[in-house]
Amino acid sequence: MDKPTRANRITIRTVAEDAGVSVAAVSKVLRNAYGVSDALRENVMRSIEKLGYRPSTAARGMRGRTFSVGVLLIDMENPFLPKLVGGFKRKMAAAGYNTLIGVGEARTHVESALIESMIDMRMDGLLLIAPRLAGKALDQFARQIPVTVVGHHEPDAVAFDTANVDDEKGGQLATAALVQKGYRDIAMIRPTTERRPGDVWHKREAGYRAALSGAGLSHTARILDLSERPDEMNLEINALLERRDRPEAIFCWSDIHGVPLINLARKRGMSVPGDLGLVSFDNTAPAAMPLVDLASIDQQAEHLGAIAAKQLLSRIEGRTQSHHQLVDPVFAERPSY
DNA sequence: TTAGCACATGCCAGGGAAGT
DNA sequence: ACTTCCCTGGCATGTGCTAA
Repeated sequence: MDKPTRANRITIRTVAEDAGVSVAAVSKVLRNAYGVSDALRENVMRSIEKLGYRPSTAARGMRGRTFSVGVLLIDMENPFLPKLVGGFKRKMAAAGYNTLIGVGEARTHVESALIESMIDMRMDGLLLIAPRLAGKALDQFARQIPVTVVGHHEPDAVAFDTANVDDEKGGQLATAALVQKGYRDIAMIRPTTERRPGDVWHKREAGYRAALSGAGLSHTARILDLSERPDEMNLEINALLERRDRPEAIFCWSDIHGVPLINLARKRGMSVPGDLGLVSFDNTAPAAMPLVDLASIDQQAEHLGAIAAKQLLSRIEGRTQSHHQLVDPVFAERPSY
């Protein structure tokens, strides 16, 4: 195959010449625009196929639209992500947009660089999933490109939109279920990452505390921190399970910790729920596996992704008022508590 | 009314010309 | 020699126009 040079590059003009029509006619076919006969459409499509023509994203960008959007993931570990991205992608594809994915590697500078390069590529919008960047930094980017954020609460943000599960309600739901089962000594596990105001576990903790308070158990509230690094995490979980003051039940902020916790407990010969009641968050695929069978709060990830797409599309269409939407969590009932 | 055409437009990179 | 300024090429799109 020839290297694409100026002389042999297939452009809209090449297609027009091949089909024997004007450049504008080809453009209309490409955009499904009004005023094209079936015969002309077929004629143009034949040439497009024959020549293997692809519209230039760069040139489209010049006119204001590239019909591509970027998704920024924090990392590739979280099993909650595929459904979310899937829901988003499907909705965007239906609207004629391509979705390209970048991974932030859980580092701020990598994340910023990715966002910048997505802006440079003249993408039409960005979906940021649980970004490490927050507040002013996000505002700065959102002034340059439409942005929707998922997995990060910032209800006062004006420049961008957010879509989240109601994490507080989720925390409340999980904790209330434990209370209802008769547990009184209920601890919450949260991650030992740096504390940022919009973090989801923050809201989940508020829900946990609200449920305890509603049951008159505020004084029993206990927060346990676990590392997110696998090697450290396992050591810390084992230490927790050996504690003499081990809680009767645990509300775990995420399956990231919930699944290893239930596994390690059973590996030690403990019965869950006999020796320890456990309700987790995210309802990811591992939690639903038969030998894990972990009760978990479902974020309705796919639905959340579709909502985020809808928000982004309307931003791209010019909406300037911000939307901050919360989705109701659903309790995925399983016998782990 | 409809189909199709011509042409201006958008923005950036690269190159030439002019200025320091 | 270097900087600044201006012009042009690159490509797809959308408006306004014409012919049937």
